[in-house]
Amino acid sequence: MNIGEAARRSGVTAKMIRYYEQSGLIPEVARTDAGYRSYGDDDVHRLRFVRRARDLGFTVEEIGELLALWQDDGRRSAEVKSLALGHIDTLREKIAELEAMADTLQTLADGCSGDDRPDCPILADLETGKASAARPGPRRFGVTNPKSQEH
Amino acid sequence: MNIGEAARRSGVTAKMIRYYEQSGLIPEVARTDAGYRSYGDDDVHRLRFVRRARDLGFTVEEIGELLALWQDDGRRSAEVKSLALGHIDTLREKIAELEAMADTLQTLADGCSGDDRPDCPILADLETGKASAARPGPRRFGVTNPKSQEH
DNA sequence: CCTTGACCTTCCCATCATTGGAACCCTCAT
DNA sequence: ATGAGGGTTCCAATGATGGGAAGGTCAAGG
Repeated sequence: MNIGEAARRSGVTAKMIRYYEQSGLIPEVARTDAGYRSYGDDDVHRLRFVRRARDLGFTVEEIGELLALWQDDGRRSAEVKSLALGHIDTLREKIAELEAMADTLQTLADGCSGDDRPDCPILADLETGKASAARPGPRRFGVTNPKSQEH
Repeated sequence: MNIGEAARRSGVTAKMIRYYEQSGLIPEVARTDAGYRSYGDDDVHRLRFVRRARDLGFTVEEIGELLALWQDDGRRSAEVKSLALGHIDTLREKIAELEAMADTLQTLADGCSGDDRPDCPILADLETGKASAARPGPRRFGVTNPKSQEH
């Protein structure tokens, strides 16, 4: 089948399939004479695996390790588990940071009259930095999906 | 003072100060004859404001609005509050997504023996997609900071 | 047989905030 | 005058994804 069909069946966009192939996450598939990528059920199977791992927040790099373990009959489940636990830690760290931010902001907002007057503890805090506790890093944590491509 | 000193005092790297200036978040400051940017206490004050807003997870765009409100004596605190509440919503959405991922993974990991045997519910789930519920979007939510630049 | 529309290909660009580096200029103290 | 330690601009990369252009391919129908 062509890439579009594989995309439909796996829930991974054609664009992302090409990206995964290019970045070495998935193997290059055979091509037709015209140069079209040709996918089989196994490929779709693998793509669905990738898709679900992404849904669980694994990075592409981690998914590469998961794929390798998946295909290794002699794997030790301990390795899979440790990968998962490590990822859970990462998730919980991020959650804690976001919660710290949300809590701080909620407290400040609670103290804000929210009317026509200019006084506002939120701005006051930003100005003096009294309550701010969260110390995150590189921002880019946009996890929301505008049009979640369900299939 | 030069940009390095402003960076030290505000907790915003020189690199980011230039970026904020270029992207219009903060005004261009005066230059010395040699072309060096020259900062005053007010500028540092504003930079600290920006830094704290970043720490609370606001996007640069939102910070622009916050700065405008901050400098507007006739502002209505309602506007500030609504901005903050909107951001809290965004944060809570992300938290919910991450928690869904972490919970799913934790459940799967709990069922994994984590020994030398290859069988593992984590891989089984990725393969069949039974339990996966979280449906995130564009990944990039790296919120952790390797070397958090405290000042 | 030729057109049309739906598909495929590669390539480049944008996102968001941030970091890194190269190549170069300035200033001050030794 | 030389060197250390600033500063300047510009360009590139990060990670995962979307958007689009320019062009080739395929099947169906006129």
